[in-house]
Amino acid sequence: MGTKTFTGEFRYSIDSKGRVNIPAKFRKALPDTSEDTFVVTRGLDENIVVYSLDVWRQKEEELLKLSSRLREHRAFVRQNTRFATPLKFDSQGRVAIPANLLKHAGIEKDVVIIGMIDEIEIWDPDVLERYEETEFQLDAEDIEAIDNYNRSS
Amino acid sequence: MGTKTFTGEFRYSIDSKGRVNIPAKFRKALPDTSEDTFVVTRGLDENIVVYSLDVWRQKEEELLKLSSRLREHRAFVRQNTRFATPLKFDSQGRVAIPANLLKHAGIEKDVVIIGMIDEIEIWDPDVLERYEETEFQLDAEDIEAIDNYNRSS
DNA sequence: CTAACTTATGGGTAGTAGTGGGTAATTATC
DNA sequence: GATAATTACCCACTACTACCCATAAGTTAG
Repeated sequence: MGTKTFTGEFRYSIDSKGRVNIPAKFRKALPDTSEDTFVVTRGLDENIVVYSLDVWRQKEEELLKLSSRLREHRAFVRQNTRFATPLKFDSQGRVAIPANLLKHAGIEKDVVIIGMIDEIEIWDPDVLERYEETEFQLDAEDIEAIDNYNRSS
Repeated sequence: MGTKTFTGEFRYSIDSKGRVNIPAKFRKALPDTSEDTFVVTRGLDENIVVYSLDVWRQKEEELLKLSSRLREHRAFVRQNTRFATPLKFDSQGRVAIPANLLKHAGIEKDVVIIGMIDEIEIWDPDVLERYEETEFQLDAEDIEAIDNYNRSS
């Protein structure tokens, strides 16, 4: 069957009860082991990042390997787990995103949902547009660096 | 027997339901592992680019190697997946191309489909003609540069 | 030359996706 | 412990998409 990865862009809006639809395509790409559950958290950009429960479990394992005795490690773990919330979608495929995450992403009503292969991003349309004009611009040098990074792994 | 590459040019039009025919020749060139599926996305020019599912999967693997902690890497992944949509052709060999891609390529009704060896381009006839008159012109210097590029790999 | 097949195109219809809202259950507040 | 607020679960409507069947034109084979 189709791909098990997240691709493409979708536009929805949050309803009066604070629910957002997850694209049917993304729901179908969820493995059974994720039990209809996504984990949402703060993105490093001004957005919300969503993982399948499976991918999140992997991330947890990585974090467990760190030392709780090192201050930097504790800070890193804290940063990554603090805002992480597992959300099961309802029978219509919607989730209720915590208010603090919406605020962090500057989301009021409309959202743009972007598939990023193994994770998903949720943006406010205006914020996204602003980023497009600035942060997203990659010059030839950036592309080359990415190329090299890939080759060396 | 036939090659497994995409070559040649075809002209079709989009029907009232937004469907475009994929040339039978291209469908036959799809390996079984692609499961009757093409992946369409934005081209760097004002056009639509189409990959076989197999080629797209390779691209996804490259993208997965990148680090989600680096801003440039995220931007690169976003750029590449945002508009990518897998499309399975129906029993008549047609696909429904997302509206945002049609808009990006300036396509309203008629299309020109061009085989590019391992990928396919879809153009609006008028846009293509405009490009031919300007962007596509190669002088002797360009050809020489291409020659050298090839020799060095 | 005709028949069988393939290709391109048109359209009907059932099921699904997205959206809205009602109500019961759970949690929080006083 | 009673009441308010929030969340979870359910049902309903509309538009659209996926899937199916049909036809005409073009191609190949006998």
